[in-house]
Amino acid sequence: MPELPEVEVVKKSLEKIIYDLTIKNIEISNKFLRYKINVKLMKKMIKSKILSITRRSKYLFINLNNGHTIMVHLGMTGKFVIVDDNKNEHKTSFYYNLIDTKPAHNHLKFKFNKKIILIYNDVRKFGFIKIFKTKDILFSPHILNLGPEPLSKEFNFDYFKKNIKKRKLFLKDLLMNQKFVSGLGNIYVNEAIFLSKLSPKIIVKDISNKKIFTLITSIKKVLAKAIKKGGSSINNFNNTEGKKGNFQQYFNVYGRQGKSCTRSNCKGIIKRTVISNRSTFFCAICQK
DNA sequence: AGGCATGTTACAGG
DNA sequence: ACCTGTAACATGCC
Repeated sequence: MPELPEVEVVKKSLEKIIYDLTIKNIEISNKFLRYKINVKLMKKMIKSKILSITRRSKYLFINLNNGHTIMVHLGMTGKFVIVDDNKNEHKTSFYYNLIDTKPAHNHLKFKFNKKIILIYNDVRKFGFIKIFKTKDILFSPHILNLGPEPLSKEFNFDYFKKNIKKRKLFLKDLLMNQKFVSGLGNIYVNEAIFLSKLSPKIIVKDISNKKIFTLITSIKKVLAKAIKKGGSSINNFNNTEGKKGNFQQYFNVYGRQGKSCTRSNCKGIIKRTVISNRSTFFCAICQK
C-alpha cells in the first residue's frame, strides 16, 4: 500500500488511535517477515508508552518512552487493522486487488491499555518491523542514504539541477531512485511525470530549467493532493467517519493504458511500456 | 499457465 | 568506491 502519501495517511490514522496508549502485550504469530523479528527484543517493548508516530519516506517510526522506536515498512502489501472496543475493524487496504486482510496473514498483534488491538497484516511479507534505539534511527542503513523528502524545501531547483549534471539515465529512473528523492514509487512517479508533460524516457541532463521547475511543482502537487484525498489505497482507520482514500479516481495515467488522455485538447491514448522492470504509463502525444 | 502487482536490496559487472 | 541493471523475495488475482 505504500508510497509516501499512503504511509502519511497511515501515520496520521495511527496517531489518532494509539497516541499516548501503553502497550500491554505483543503477540507474534509469524516472525518471518522481510527480516526475522527479534521476539525477545520486541517483547521488551511491552509496558512502554507511545510518545509519537513519525514518518521518513515510506518508513514509519513508532517512538516509545523507553528509548526505543519500532520501525515499520509496509512493503507492497503491509496493512494495519485496528479492532476497537466495539470489535469494529478498521483497515487500511489497497485499491488494486489484494484488498483482503485474511487472518492467515495477521503476523503481529499489539494490545493496549484501552480495548484496542493493532494488527499488522501482510500477504506478501515484503514489509518489516524492527526495533532500534530512537537515537540511532536516522543512522540505520534503511534511512541513512535516503534523499530528501519530496515535500520539503530541500527538494528544490538547485538540488535537482546539481544532481542531474552529466547523468545519463531516464527521468523515470531518477525519480524512482530513493537516494535522489525518497518516498515516490511507481504510481506517483508516473503521475508526476504526466503532469510535467515530459516523457518518462527523457535523459535527465537534457531537461530544461523551466521543465525542472514544472517537474518539482508537479511532484509536490500530486503528493499533496493524494495525501489530502486519503491516499490511493487506503480505507482510513476512521472510516466510520466516512473517510476513505480515493486518490485512484484521480489517476491520469497509472493503469489507464488504452484509455484517452485526460488533458483537454489532447487526442492521445495512454500507452504502457516497461522501464527498469516497472510498468510505465504515458501519453505519447503530450509528453515529450 | 504465465504475467502482473504500490518496494527494497543483494549481487554482478562496469 | 561509485553507478547501473537484474533478479530475488512470497502470494494472489486475472
